[in-house]
Formats: sequence, C-alpha cells, structure tokens
Amino acid sequence: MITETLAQIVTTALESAVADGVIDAAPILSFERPKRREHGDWATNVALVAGKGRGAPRDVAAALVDRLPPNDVIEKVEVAGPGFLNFYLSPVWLHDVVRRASDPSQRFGWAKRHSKEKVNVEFVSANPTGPINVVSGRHAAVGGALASILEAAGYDVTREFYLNDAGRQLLLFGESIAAHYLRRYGVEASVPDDGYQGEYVKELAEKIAADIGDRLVSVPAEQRIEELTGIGLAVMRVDMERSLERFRTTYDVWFSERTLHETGKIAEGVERLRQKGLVEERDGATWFLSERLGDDKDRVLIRGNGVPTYLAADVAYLTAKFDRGFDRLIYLWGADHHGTVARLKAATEALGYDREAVEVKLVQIVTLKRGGETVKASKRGGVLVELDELVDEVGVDAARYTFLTRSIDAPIEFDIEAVKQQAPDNPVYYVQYAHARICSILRKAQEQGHQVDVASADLSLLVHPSEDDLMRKLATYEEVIPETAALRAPQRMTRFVEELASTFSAFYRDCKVVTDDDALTAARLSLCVATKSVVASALGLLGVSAPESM
RNA sequence: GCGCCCGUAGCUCAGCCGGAUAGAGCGUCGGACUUCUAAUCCGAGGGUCGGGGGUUCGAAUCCCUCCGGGCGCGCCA
Repeated sequence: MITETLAQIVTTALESAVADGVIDAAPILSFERPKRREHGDWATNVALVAGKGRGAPRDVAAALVDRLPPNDVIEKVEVAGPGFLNFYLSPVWLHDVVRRASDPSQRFGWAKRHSKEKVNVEFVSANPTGPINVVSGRHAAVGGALASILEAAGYDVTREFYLNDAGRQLLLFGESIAAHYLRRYGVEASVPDDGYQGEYVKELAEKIAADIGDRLVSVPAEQRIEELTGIGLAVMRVDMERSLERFRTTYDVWFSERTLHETGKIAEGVERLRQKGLVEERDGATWFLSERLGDDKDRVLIRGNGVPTYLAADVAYLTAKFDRGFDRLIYLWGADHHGTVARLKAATEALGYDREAVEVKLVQIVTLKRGGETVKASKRGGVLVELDELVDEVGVDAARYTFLTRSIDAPIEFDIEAVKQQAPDNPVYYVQYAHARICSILRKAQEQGHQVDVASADLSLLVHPSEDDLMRKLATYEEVIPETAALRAPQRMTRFVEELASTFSAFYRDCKVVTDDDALTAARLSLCVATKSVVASALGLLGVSAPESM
C-alpha cells in the first residue's frame, strides 16, 4: 500500500532529524487524505506534533523536507498551513491501482496477508418462536456485512446464529400452538395470557394439524405441548433460515442452546466459576459474584427452582466458543440488552479469558412506524412487521442498503410506509446504476471492436481531472476495507461506494470513453473496468447486487 | 437515582481513533435529453454541529457540566 511506502520515506527523514537534534524524538507517524485537492495526495501532521513546544512547526516541516531520501514516488512536497506536509505523488502509483483493481481475481483492497485471528460473529439470534422481523433485518444486514468486511480485511470469520431453543419462551410458544391446535378440533382451549398472540401461531397450528391430524388431541397435555413445541420449532427454524437467506444472510453455524443443557455444559460452566471462588448459594439460588468483576451487582445462575438463567447458558456458550478455537467473539445485540454486557464480560474474565477478546456491539433500537404511528413490535403481542413483508415491498437491495447507511449507534426510525414510498429514491439505485452504466459502455466498446487490455493500455493518457479523481477514489478502497473492519462500521463502505459512483458519474460526464482515439479509448476502458470491479466488490461485501443493466 | 446510546441543513443521516473552507440523500427553486443508460447531470438556497465551560497551535470530534430524547437497571429473555 502506498502509505507504507510513504511511511518508510518519512521515517528516514524523521530519524535524520532526530540525529541532527532538530526534534527530540520521532512522533507516531500517520497519513491522511486531505479533503481538498490542492492539499496534495497525502498529508501528515508529524511536524506539528514534533514541533510542539519548539515554537515553529513550519521550520520542523521544512527540515523534514530537506531530509527526505531520494525516491520515485513523491513528485512534490509542500509545507502548508500551520505545518502540514503535503505530498503530491507521481501518477505511476495511480496507474498501478488501476491495473490491480481491474482484475477481480486479484481482490484489490483485500488484505494481502491473512491474519491467523479466528473471529466469531454472532448476530440476529432471534427467538425461534416467530418469523424474522424488520428489527432482526437490521441485525442481519449489519452482521452479515461486518462479517464479510472482516473477511476481506483478512480475518478467519465464522457467522453464527444462537438458537434459543430452550427455556420458558419456548414452552409458552408450545402452549400457544397447542391451544390453537385443540380449538381446531373443537376442544375448548385458550392461548396463555403471556403466550404468543400472533395470527401466525394459529396458521402454524393449522398447518401442523394438516400434517399430523388429530393424534395429539387425546394425549396428556404435557406430551402434546412437548411434541407441538418440537414441530413448531422445526418449522420456525426453517422459516427463519429461508427468510434470512432471501435477505442474503447465511450462517456457518446454527448453535443450539438446548445442546448446552443436554450435554451438561451449563452445569460445567457453573462449576468452573465455582472453582474460581466466584459462586455462592444464597436465598436458595446459585449466584455468580460478578460485582467483583465490574458488574453492578451479583447475578443468579441457577434459580431457586433449579432452572438455569439465560446467563448460565451464556457462560457455557462463551466457553464453547473459545473451545472451538476462536480468538475473538463479536456479539451483535440489541441495545436493550446493554445491561447484560457487564456480566458477560465478568464471566469472560472469571473464566480466564481476555476481556477484550469479547466484543459486544450494541445495535441501536429500530422504532417501527406505520404511517406516522409507532408500532410496538412484539412477537408475543402479535404485532410485528415481518422482514419478508419489507422485502416484498422494497426489495432486498433497498432494504439492506437502508440499514447499512446508518451507524449501529444511531437509533433508526423506520416508517415502513415511508420506506416503501422512498424506495424508488434509494441511493442504492444510484450506485447500481453506475455499475450498469459501466457494463453498458463495455458492451458498446466490444460491439465497436475495442479490446479491453489493461496491461497494455497507456494509462499515462488519463490526465483529465475527472480521470484523476476517479483513480484516486479507487485507490482509497485499500484503506476503506481495513478502516471499516477496524471500526466495525459498515456504513463507511456504503458511503465509499456512493462516493465512488458519484466520482464515476463525473468522469462519465466529462470523458467520453469510446471514441476514434484507440489509445485513449483503451486507457479509459481500463479505468471503467477497474471501477466496475471495485463497485461490484464493495456492493458484494454489503450483500447488495451489482446489476449488468437496469 | 445509576448505566449505555443519541442530539449536525426543513426531513433522514454521514463525519467523531483532534487537523486546513462541516458533507450526502430526500425535499424546495432554476436549468440540461437527436449524446457511451436522464434511475443521470449542472446550479441555487439552506447550519449558534443542543447550551455552557475546559484541554490544545487547532475541537462537530477529547474532558467536565447542564438541557432534551431513547433504552436498560428481575430468581424475564
């Protein structure tokens, strides 16, 4: 990457300046891309930092310029403003970018060296007691994009869904199905007050009845509920997976909470904590002394009735993940779960793992609205906006893109009517249109007998400011991937691809690609191919399609 | 009361790991299609970056404080 080369050059100058007593020590060196074109290709503030207290950062900057070793990268250096060093690079590096970017098999922008770090990204993990809703859709879009971007940044990533297929919620779900099932056969029954009221439960019960008939009507209630829970769970599980796949969200692992209970892992986890002296029996329950490890208060692991809490399962699950060899666990949780982060971190430390290896990203609330009216999404209450419904209305691309332009820290007000209405104006189409347009140009070039051969094209013909801008924008992709991954901020990728599309549009406006000038046409076609490849790559990481025509 | 998040253009939001003149989309107003895709482009208008204080050569960005909004503070998940 060009910044590495620049860093080497400037470091040499810094060392020389230290040796000569111009500055005391070489500060941390960083480069940034100036917002304004006249500030060069890359800038650094080292002189400002190193000159601190010495009064004249500009003098330090000038001294550094004098000490830059000879090289074939930097075309010009200027000392600017309070003491910035602005570097203007030789166009050769941009040509190199175009060549590398134009070949999709080279995966331009992706990490060259693969980290050994194994990362587990767990996201959505919704209760399997109802269809995937719009809120989970945000998690699916963000988690999936984040996982892909981490992969591009060189991590070994596993996408995981934690299936809460145990516990009270599931029982309530089973009881709710059973009530509808019985009523279907004329037996009086009602859904528990705290059960699942949604219409889909009735449909589910009827579907099951159609499959298995009335054989569960006359069996003991306990058996009926157990069997219906199992069948209902399996149906919902398939349904969720299908909705998520339709939303271009796939998983490597569906991890069942139930297996933790059945294999004794939960009891083991409690024992491990007990051995650390962090478990205490109190009021008939088993407590984790998490307050000692930074939590607000101690937490119950095993209730008085012998049933483990969600935390106990989390402890076992945490262990299971580390046992599978992961170095880092990223959890995407709804912001309403932030209160449980401290206990998970406490458990991490208690079990002897690195606190920092567990990273909980809180995805802020999605407030659902429908025509201005707030709807409280709740599976149990029966009010929900299904992801499938959103996809039916606005399509996968627009839905994903809408979620991916926002920071996970930003609460989203999601008015489904407004989103449907605005769908045609969604910026995603702008980006896709740019891609389709490039494809159209390439088709036209081919019709006219132009061959695209980036290797032999004379890229030094690309001298128009719009060509220059486009090459520079392409070059930034190499920083966008690692930055987006490091900040866990998929919206950066969305912004980037939008800017790239916009920069391409300016190029399209100013520079006719297919002309009688064969050499220039070849150069511009190369730029088109590179742009197409980067747009497709970025959209791919976001899970958005890149159409050949629109 | 305590904790976490948010407050930036009319609306929805980027920018926040300190940098040079704060951005985008939508909306509004005015322009551009015999042209490689007008799902586009060009231009205009629009801002006490919630208020105040501090740190710094430099603050939308870091710290403190206040105000406003959201979420959470269970032997629920």
